[in-house]
This record gives sequence, C-alpha cells and structure tokens, in this order.
Amino acid sequence: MRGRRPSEGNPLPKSGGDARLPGARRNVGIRELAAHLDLSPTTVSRVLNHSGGAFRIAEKTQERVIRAAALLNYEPNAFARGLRKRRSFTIGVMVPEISEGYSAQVLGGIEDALLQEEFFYFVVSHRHRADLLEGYPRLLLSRAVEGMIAVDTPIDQDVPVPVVAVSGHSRKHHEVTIELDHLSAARFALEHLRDLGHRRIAFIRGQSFSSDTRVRWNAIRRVCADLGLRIHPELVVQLEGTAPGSEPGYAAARRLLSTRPRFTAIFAFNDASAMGAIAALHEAGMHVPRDVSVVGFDDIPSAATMHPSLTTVRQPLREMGQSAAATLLRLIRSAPSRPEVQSILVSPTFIRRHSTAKAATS
Amino acid sequence: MRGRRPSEGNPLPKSGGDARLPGARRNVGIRELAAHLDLSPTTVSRVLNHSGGAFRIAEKTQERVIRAAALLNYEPNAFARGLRKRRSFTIGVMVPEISEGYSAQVLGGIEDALLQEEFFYFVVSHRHRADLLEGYPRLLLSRAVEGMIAVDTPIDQDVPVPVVAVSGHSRKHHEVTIELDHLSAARFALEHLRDLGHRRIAFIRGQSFSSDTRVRWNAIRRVCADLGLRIHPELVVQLEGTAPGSEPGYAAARRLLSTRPRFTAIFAFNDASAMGAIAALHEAGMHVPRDVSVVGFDDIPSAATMHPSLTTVRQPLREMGQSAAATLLRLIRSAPSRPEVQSILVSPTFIRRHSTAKAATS
DNA sequence: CTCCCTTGCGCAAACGGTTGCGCTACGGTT
DNA sequence: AACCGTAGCGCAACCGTTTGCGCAAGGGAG
Repeated sequence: MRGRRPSEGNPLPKSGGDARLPGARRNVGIRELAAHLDLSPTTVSRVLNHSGGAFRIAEKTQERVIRAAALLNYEPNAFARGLRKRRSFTIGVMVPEISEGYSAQVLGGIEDALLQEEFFYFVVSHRHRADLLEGYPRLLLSRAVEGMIAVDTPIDQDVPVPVVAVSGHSRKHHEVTIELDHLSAARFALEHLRDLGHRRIAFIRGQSFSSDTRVRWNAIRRVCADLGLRIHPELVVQLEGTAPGSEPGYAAARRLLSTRPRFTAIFAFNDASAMGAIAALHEAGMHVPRDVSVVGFDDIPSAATMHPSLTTVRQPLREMGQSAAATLLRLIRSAPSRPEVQSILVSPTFIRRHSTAKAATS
Repeated sequence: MRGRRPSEGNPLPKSGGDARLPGARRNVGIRELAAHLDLSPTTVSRVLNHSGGAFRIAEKTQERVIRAAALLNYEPNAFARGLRKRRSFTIGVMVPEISEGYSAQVLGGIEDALLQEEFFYFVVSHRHRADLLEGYPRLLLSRAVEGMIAVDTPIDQDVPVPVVAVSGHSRKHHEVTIELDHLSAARFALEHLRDLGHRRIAFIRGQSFSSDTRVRWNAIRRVCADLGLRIHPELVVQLEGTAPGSEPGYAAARRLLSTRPRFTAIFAFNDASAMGAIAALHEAGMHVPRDVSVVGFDDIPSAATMHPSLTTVRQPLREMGQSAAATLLRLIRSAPSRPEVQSILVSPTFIRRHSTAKAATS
C-alpha cells in the first residue's frame, strides 16, 4: 500500500485524482516527464525508483519530480522496465481446477500475501490432463514468471525458477513444500472415533491422482497402529473419476455398501465425499449418526450447514496459500541460495459437529 | 541444415557445445538463434511470427528456422515483444473474493475461453473495500492489461481498455454486460411456488452491495404482478454483512421469524442464504418442505447433497465467464469502441428438488 | 591560486524483439 | 545488350527504462 511519496509530512494534496480531463490521460513517458521538468530521464528514473538510496539527487529536485509524476499521472511502462531489470513481479500458480473450493481457498491466501508485495499472479488449471501438466510450466515461463506455486499438482520437469508446492509430495523438483500435518489430522479423527467406541471403521481414500491420498493414507495406517485400531481391507474404498462434488463419494459408498459389511463409522477423504457417502447411507436406510458416524475432511463451507452438520478435520487452506506465497517471495529474493527448509507443516483443526456419535452397541 | 556449424563466425562460446536434448539451457535470444542459422534476426522474427504472411522468405529457410527454434528451445522474451508490439496478451479480472464459489466458477469459464487464445489473466479481489475498488483498475493498467472483466463489481472510473461486466448493472462505464435473465429466473421460481399453492411468500433480498440485488428484486416484483402474487412488506428481509457462507441467511431468517408472520415459502437470494434460512426454520421447529418451502438461487454444489436437497434456480456461471472472456477478446481485437451489443442475457435453469412442496392448506 | 573532494546530474549503452525500407542478385524481356 | 521485375533477405531505427560512468560546478584545504 505504500505508494511513492516524499517521506516528509506534507505530501501532495491529492491532486493526482482528477485525471479525467484530457491532457493527463495520454500515456506519458519518462522522457515527456523529464522534458517537462527540464531534467534528464536518468534523474527522473533515479528519483522514482529510490535507486541506490536517493542516489545523490537534491531533496528539492526529488520533490519536484515526485509531484510532477503524480500530476501527469506517470506510470512506468511495465514492458520496458521488465526488459531492463529482468523482473516481472509476477508468479504462476498451477491448480487442478480453479472453480473448485480447495484451489480457490488456497488462491485466496496466495493473493493475500502477494498483492501486499506488489506481485501479481497467473493461474492455470490443468485438470489432470497430462499435456497441460507438461505444457503449462513452459507457458508460464514464457510469460517471465519469477516463481511458481503448484497446488496439489506434481511438477515433473525442473524449471529455472523457485517452486513451492502446496500439498505436493513428490519432493523431487520443488524447493519447498507446504503440507498439512497429516499425522495430527488422522489422530484427531481416529481418536475421536475410538473414544466414541467405534472399532470397525470404513475408509474412503482419495483419487490416485491427488497428492494427498498417499500421505494421508500412510498417516492413517500409522495412527491406527498406534491406537490399536485394525484396518479391515473390505472396509476400504477409493474415490474414482475426476467429477467434482459429492458424486464420487456417493459412488464409493455404494461400492462399500454393496457387500453389506459391518461398520459403524466412515472416515472420508474430504467433505464432498463425506456428503456423498451420507446420501448413500440414507438411501440404504441408515441414519447418520445413529447407525453410522461420518467424519469428513477440509471443512468446506457447507459442512457446517448441511444436515446433519459434518464433523470434520479442517485444513487451513488460506493460511497454506499465504505461507506458500510468502515462502516463494523469500526464495525469489534470496537468489539461488539453498532452500532454507524442505517443508513447512501446518496444523489441522478438528471440528466436532453432529455427524458423529457413540457407536451403536451391536 | 544440420551439418554446418559456422563455428568460426559464431561468437558465443556455447558452454555446452550443441544443444543436447531440448531442455535446460540458458535463455537463447533471437540473435543467437539467428547466428546459429547464419541469418539475420529479422528473418528469424519474420518466420516465427508469420509476419506479413510469410513475408517472402523461402520455404526452405522457413523450415530451417522453425526447426532450429524448436531445437534450441527458443522462447521470445515477453518483455521485449510486448514493448515493441504494445500488446500483453493479458487481461485483468476483478472479483469480490476469489475464494468464493461464485467468483471461482466464473473464473473457470474465463480461463476456458482465454487460454485457448493464448491470453493470460490477473485476478484481484477487492473485498468490497473502496480503496481497492478504486486502486485495482490502475494497478491492472500499469501491468498493461488489454482489457478487464468485472465480476459482480462496479467500476466507476473510465479506463482506456475494453471492460466486460459479469452481473454488473451499472452500465455507465462498461461496454458490454453479461447478465442473467432475471425475469425468467424469477418466473421459474414464482410460478413453481404458485403452482404448489403458495400465496404468502417471504423474500430474502441480497446485500445492497451486490449488483444482482436490485435487478433481481425488480424482476421479482414484475413477475409477482404478472402472476397476481402479492408481496407482503413484512415478509421481505435483506441480507446484511459481508460474511461468506450461510450465516447472513440464517440471521435474515431469524429477523423474518421474529415477528411470527404467516408464510408458507421463502425465495432466497442465493443457496447459501437458503441454507441458513432452513437452519433457522428447523430451529424454530418448522419442517422443510412440509411447513415451509424454500427456493434458492445459483445451484452451488452442496445444493444437491444437502438435506433436504435444495430446489433452486441455476445460473450458468461458467458459461457466463466464457461469454465474458470471448466478448472481451472480440472487443480487444476490433477497433477501439465499437459497441456491438450492450448486454448479453444468459438463461437460468430451474432445478426442482426436495425443499419445496405443496403449500399446507392453512 | 591550485588541488581535490563532494554534490548533482546527464550521456549513451544496454535490454531483446519487430518492422519500414532498401539492397542484391538472378532470370526473363525486348 | 541493356533493362526490369521480383524473390530473398539484411540494416538500423525504434519500443521506454535503467544504469555504469563520467563530467561540471562549487567549496574548502593547502
């Protein structure tokens, strides 16, 4: 938000606002501005850029320049500047699909952190298509991005700019990964279910293309071992397909129910699939949470308002985005210094609502 | 072409010798490429840009150039090109908040239409803050965007590039507006309720800052008049606050209920507020849809999976985004200010689910 | 009165592509 | 044999800023 202005107490009296009359509306260049001031473009540039720390230009001149720049509404040409300084102040963000809540939340956080630092970002959605996954990094680079954030997206090539991954677990090509503490997350959910008396717990795993799927599952297995809970293979199903919304969860739950196994709780991969599962359970004549408890993941907005409201593990997606962007900016600034850290863990929050209850004593 | 290496005349030392596999190499410039080919940058540029329609370069040369460019992995510098051609192939998109479903959906459509045409876009979220609403257009312009899309966002200054508004109804400064056919939307919902026997219908209006609020309400009044439905002032409440999710709808419904008026249906401003209203109704001991029918708006993903599933009017947000982007591209390509159309209407779809039923005969 | 240091600013060369002209062959005409 | 049209390509001037040097004027020291 800090615009350029003389550090002294009396800034320009807001006269720059009325640029509606013709005359100021033309794209003034630095030469015009300089000519108008009877100075050289060099001096103008130095003043406006604070280059070299007020490079030895008289205070008085500096004020004149700043005032005139505001008056004439001078905006430096982004291309020329970028060309010369080899900086774009722009990063690229790759997401699976921008219209999905997960990506949108993370993007919100990214934007928080970026715009404050005068950075902008390009977004591309690859939709899990291999050609796009491969082509977009190049495209972004051709737009001169100074870094990239990959949200739930594997990047298999190495790129000549810093990369931060959010929930990307490949760790082959990214310098830093922002990820959830899946162990805590699993522990939250499973201790909750155990304490409610659940022993036969069904699991809906994520689609195989989602980076979280494997890590989360490993965490679940470890926590189950710790807690003395058995994982029954017949109670494990996996989401399939790229359809958004609750449909994959519904389908998975139907598959789960098809063999009529005995279970008293479901731990779903995310809230959307939890909702689909609940629909399937209702259809099969079971009541949630009386007959079956359901725990979701993510805490999407509708988790609170659905009926029954959903017990879930909240990921701080917005914070993850902020953290990713802040980290990327640090990497960009610190030149090719070695990655300070390999990964940043963020903590989940457990949200207890009404989709879980004591296990029915069967 | 492949054999001759003009190693004598070639000034650059080429740290790696030949370009090996297409991959990691320092950014090759057009001069290097030209030197490698024993041609001038001019010719290379002409070939790669198809400039002037293959300007009169021998077929054979063209092939050589294209092949070498691919081999050396040449990517023209975006700044230099932009500086010379005064094009950025980038647009700006202003949304209230990127992490909300509405904006994210529209953005998905925008992306569909843009990336196909090799355009990228910057997104900024203004959060209804006046300073950002005023500052972002300038910021975007300083990034050399060639046009802007304002999603549910008023733009009060005039900008020197084409602007397309999605659900922006001010019509003062935009050249084209993409908007829903609110009359059809209102007619869908109200005919449905009327046919179910509802006569005393409550309305939850949108927040005053939402561009849709006024137009929608006007449409509702007109359709009510057409259908012979009375609007009871005590049955009209308005959403307040910028909180996302269903809370504002919940609060509004509480206000509505506070005077214990008689009504058999609610037409909400959007699905989120409909959900909040349903929660409030439940709390007040009323059953949906037995006691009160509820119609939402938008058809967000959870509308289908909540319980009861929500009868709603679907806006084709993605298509609206596509349409906006396609229109903007047309405006950018055509001569400045040629207002082909003033506004583009898109049609809603009525989605009948389980939150509406025959009115209780009181 | 020199000398040298400091202050305040300008020169001109980048940065990497694009493009209006124009130049050189070469083959065909008259 | 002189002429001309055209195919094929290069010259050099941009586009608008930034920046490594360097130059002139003024002032204090010697």
